[in-house]
Formats: sequence, C-alpha cells, structure tokens
Amino acid sequence: MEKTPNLNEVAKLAGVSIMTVSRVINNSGKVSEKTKQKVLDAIKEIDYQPNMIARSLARKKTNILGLVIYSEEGVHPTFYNEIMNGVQSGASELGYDLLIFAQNDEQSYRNRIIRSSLVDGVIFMGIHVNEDDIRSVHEKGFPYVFVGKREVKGIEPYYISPNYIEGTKVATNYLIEQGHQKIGFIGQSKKIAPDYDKFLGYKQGLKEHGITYNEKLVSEQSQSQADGYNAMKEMLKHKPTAVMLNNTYTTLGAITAIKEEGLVIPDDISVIGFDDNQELNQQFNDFIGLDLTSLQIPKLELGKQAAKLTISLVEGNEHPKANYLDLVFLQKNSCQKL
Amino acid sequence: MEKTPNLNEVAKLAGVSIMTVSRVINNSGKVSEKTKQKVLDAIKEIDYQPNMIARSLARKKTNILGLVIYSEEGVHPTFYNEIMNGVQSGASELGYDLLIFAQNDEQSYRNRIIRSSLVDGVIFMGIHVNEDDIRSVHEKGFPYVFVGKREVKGIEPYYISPNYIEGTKVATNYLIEQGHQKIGFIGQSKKIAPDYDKFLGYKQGLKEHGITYNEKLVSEQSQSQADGYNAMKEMLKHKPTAVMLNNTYTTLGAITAIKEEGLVIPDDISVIGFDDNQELNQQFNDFIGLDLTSLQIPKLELGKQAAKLTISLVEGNEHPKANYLDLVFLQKNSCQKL
DNA sequence: TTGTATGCGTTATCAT
DNA sequence: ATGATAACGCATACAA
Repeated sequence: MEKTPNLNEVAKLAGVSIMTVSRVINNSGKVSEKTKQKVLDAIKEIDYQPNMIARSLARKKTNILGLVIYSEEGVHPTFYNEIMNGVQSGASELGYDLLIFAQNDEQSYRNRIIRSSLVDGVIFMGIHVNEDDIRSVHEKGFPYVFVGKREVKGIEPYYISPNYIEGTKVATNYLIEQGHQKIGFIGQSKKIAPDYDKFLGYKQGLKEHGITYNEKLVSEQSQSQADGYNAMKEMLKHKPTAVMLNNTYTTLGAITAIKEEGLVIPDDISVIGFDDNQELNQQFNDFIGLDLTSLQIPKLELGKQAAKLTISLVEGNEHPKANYLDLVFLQKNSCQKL
Repeated sequence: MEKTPNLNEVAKLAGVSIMTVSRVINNSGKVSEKTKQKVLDAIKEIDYQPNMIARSLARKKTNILGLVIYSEEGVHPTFYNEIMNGVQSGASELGYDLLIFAQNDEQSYRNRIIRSSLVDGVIFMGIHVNEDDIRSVHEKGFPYVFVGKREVKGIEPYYISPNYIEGTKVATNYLIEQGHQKIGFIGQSKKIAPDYDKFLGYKQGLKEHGITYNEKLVSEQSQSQADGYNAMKEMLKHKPTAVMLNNTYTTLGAITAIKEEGLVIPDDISVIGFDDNQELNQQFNDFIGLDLTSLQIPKLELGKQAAKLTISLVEGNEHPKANYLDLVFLQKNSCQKL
C-alpha cells in the first residue's frame, strides 16, 4: 500500500498553503479563480482525496449514521434488510455513510454508539431491542430514530412507523364501498403490536360505516400458513364475502382453504392480503395465478425516511416524536364488487 | 449533546498522565496494579469511551471494512442481503465494523474507498460491478475480496465463491449411487457463470460414472417459473428418473409440470433443487408439501469468510487469489432409490 | 513504571 | 485573498 497524498503535498505542488487547498476543497472562504485552478490541477495530478478520518476529528462530525439491528442468531429477516437498504439509500442521498451494528447476543451498544464519536446519529431496528440503549441515547440527547412504533418506559422515544391503523381502515372502506358487509379479518393478535393496529383499522372502518362488529368473522391466529388455513376454514362457515389477511403466510393458508372449499377468488370471496415480503408475494402470485390486492409497507421509503429524519435531528432540527408513513394500497384483481 | 470525556479528563481524575490511561485502555506496557485500578475507576466514573476517530487517525487504521454492493435501482436481492449479514457477523467477530457503500447509479467508488482512509479493506458484491474499481483497488495493493468467482481483464482478482462445480457433482453422484441413470438438468446457461458451473459439475458427475451425456435431458432455460415449467414439460417426454434444478423459481415451475403429468415425487421422479433463497424455499416446501433435497449456498458463512479473508489481507497475510466454499447438500425426501 | 513531546491530516481562528 | 498556528483526541517514540 502506497502512502495516500495529503493536503501538504497538494499545497507544495500548487505552491500555496494548505489552508488555500482546504478552502478550495470545501468551497469555503474566498479564493481567486487563478489559484483555485492551480490547486484543482494539483489535486487531480496526484489523485488527492480528503482523509475522512482527519476531517471527522477536526470537525467533530463523521457524517456516518449507525444502524443497530437487534436480531436473533445473526439472521435478519428479509423485512429488515429491505428497510436497511432504504436507510442506506436515504443516508447516501444526504451525504452520509452507514455503519452496521448487529450481533446475535443482546449486547448493549450504547457506549460504542454515543461515546466513541464514530457515528453522528443512530437508527434502531428490531423486535428485541435493548430498551436501556434507547433510553440512554435518548437521555444523552444523542440523535436517534426508531423504526416501528415503540413504547419505552419513562421516555417518549422518536420513531417512524408504518401507519397500520390508517392502512387497514382504507382497505376496509374500500371493501365496504364495493358493497361488502360481511368482512372477515384474520390475524388479530394482541401480542404483536402491528397486527393489533391492523385490527383496529379494520374495526374503525366498519364503525365509520355503521357495520356492527362480528367476532365470528375475526380470528386471532396470525403466524403461519397453518394458522391462516385453520382460521379460514372456520370462518367460511359464517359466509364472509370478503376477508383481510395480516401477512403473506396466513394469506397462503387461507387461500388454500378457500380453494379446498371450491370457492373462487374473487367471484365467491374477495381477498386483501398484507404483504410483508414483496419477493415472496410476487412468487406466490405467480404460483397461485392470482394478483392479490394488498396493503404494502413501503419498506424502502420507510428506511429512507428514518435516515432523513435522523440526519435532520443530527443537524439540530426539531421534530415530533411520533412519525408515520402511509401504507400503499395496491388494487389488483382479488376483489369483486358485490 | 454533552461533550464526551477524553483521555485528559480521565487522567486528571485518576491523578496520572494520559499515557498511563492509554496504556491501561490498550493493555500495553507496564502499569502497576494500583494505578491501573485508579484509572479503571476514573474511566467508569465518567463513563469514558475511547474516541475511535482519534484512535484511527493516530493508528492510521480504522478497523472498518467497506462493503460495496452494486445493485440496480437501489434494491438488493435477498441473496445479497444474507451474505451481507454474514460479512457483518464475520467482521464483528474480529473486531471490525462494517460500512455499506451502495447506490443505484454505477458510480465509481474507488477514490472514496482507497484514498479517503475510511476503511481498511473492502468487499465487493454484485453482478454489475464496476471493473475499473476492482482493477484500481487491486493495483494499489488495497486489501479487497470479491464475493463470487470473477474474471477481470488484466488482473487476477481475489475472490471467494461457492464451489458450484463440486456441489452439483456431489449431488449428481448421489443420484447415480441411488441407481439413477437418466438424470435431467434444467438451467444450463452460458450467460450466467454460476449456472454454467452447476452444469459442469453435473456433467463431471456423469462422466466419472461413465454415463453418456444426453442433451435431451438438459435445458438451457433457467430464469423463471415459466422456464422451469416449459423445460420440464419437454424433458418429461424423454422419461428422466431424476432431475436437478438450478434455482428456486425453475424448481417451482418444474414441480408444477411434474404434478400436471400425474407423476409423484419422489416415487416417479427424484428432484434435487438449488436453493438461492432459504425463506422462499421454506415457504414453498410448506406449500407444496414436499421437503426438497437440495444444494444450499451457505450464504452467511460465505459472507463471514469474505470478511475474514479481507481482514487477514488487511493484516498483511498472504492468501491465494481464488478461494472456494463448499455447498451444503441437504438430503430431504424428494429423492428415491431406484 | 510513568511522563513528555511529537505527529496523524484536517479545520477553525486569527492574522496579514 | 492568503497564510501561520492552534486545536481535535489519541498513539508512538523517547525520556526519566
């Protein structure tokens, strides 16, 4: 490895002081057009690139964001990866790099994050978060944003979350406007916050149209294909004309059950899915031969917004603690007007 | 944001010089047990954490690895994300952080990477790589590793790749040992290097057992479910007793075709899949009700090895240019002894 | 065993 | 418009 050139060498070559070179690089202060050219030429000649580390030390700012992913066994679900891509992209757009913190153990990151001066701000992501980390970061006034709605005892944390309630309400309204009254909902889980919010939106939609809530048309089972299959089997006894599902897996199971009963989508029953995984969903659509109408989480955008919000906080701006991003309602052909 | 403490403040509090503190932190040089305790106490008291930026500048080493992902439209296929997780994990194990470079345009990274002194080494990943970047990094002697076999004109690059040839050879041998002679292969593509390697392994397996290659049992179509479906339909006319597939999508299509013909897996035909996406595959297995025997790319491990190899190069060790990682042959129940 | 001086490459401050 | 000098926080070399 050859030594990388520094300001001194550029200055010497251009016949000016390092400060002039620095000014040219940063477009700051006044530099005459003539010397500016000399400097630019010198920079090009020796292929000079500013040393980010030295710059960071002097500026006390690294232009690096940290992304902390709390995951199990070192494997991050696809879901997080897509958001991560968005974070990277959003950070990049504003001239920030992204540093990944992730480990299988539940180690605390707070010291490395806040004290080491390596990152200017941090984004938290994952279910099994170390809440002490967030609390600590929060109390130190260190810029951070959490992806996903979050309650942390004792503080009111910054977060950006998909607006599940609003999303399912929109979808429910859509079904109702298509003439549906007996609308099923699979995946009402009190344990999983997003799933419960989806349920709330569904309920609100019904309420706004004066449709009485029928608990026979709601199932708590929410995780696997088997859950969706069983829930749908049971629910079909009560003849819903439409059904909303909480994720890709339950959707698959439910569709299997519907087909087994000899029903056709959307002729006999309308279906709205909830797509947590676009690639998976795409492939299933191909396989099932069905273009599912669904609510989509704009994961890339979610990540981007998280990055931009964090950067805005880094730069000293004020923001509300709770931030929401609309879901995308994708109307395909699994719903029918009654 | 409160000011973070530095060596000076620890030293003052402990009543020693900053050098003693530095020695305690780095476990270098001789420090008496007594002063060591004083220093440790002081560190704990003010919650001191070394400033990584200052350390990096002084050491001329950041302990940060860069990961460059060349992708399209800012979206990285799941495949890369899993490898990325491995890279992060591997780097972390050896005390390195990971910085992500990724953008939708085909921008060159070489200057930022090599010259800015931000990262000690770099890992490249993706199809549409900017070859000039690699060449430049290579020629400067900057530590790097490419994930996936790579040919770059003019140089012999460092890479670590799944051993596709060996993998499919093992799988082919397995089928032959189970008594199969008419073994089909779907996905021989000259355009996609890994797919062609898979084909080569298949061919070698046949050759080792003196089975003549029958091109009626080989299909070039290799990308989509439709490809797999069509290829299988055609191939079934020649009555293979077993078939190997090149990826999850063609597998799905092929299985559909097999079922349509009224054949049962594994009773009528044995199937070996190639799993590029574990989550997808898992879900399909559930759906199809079939535990597919398949070749798996150990993506997490691939990423880890890439990180460790890069770090080893950073630390001045010698390594061969070409490095291979064995595929995992997962024997489930889609194959039958003849 | 401990401390002092110097440098890492840049930016900020204050001169000129 | 340009330059000299002092930070930035730590590590290395050299003293004591």
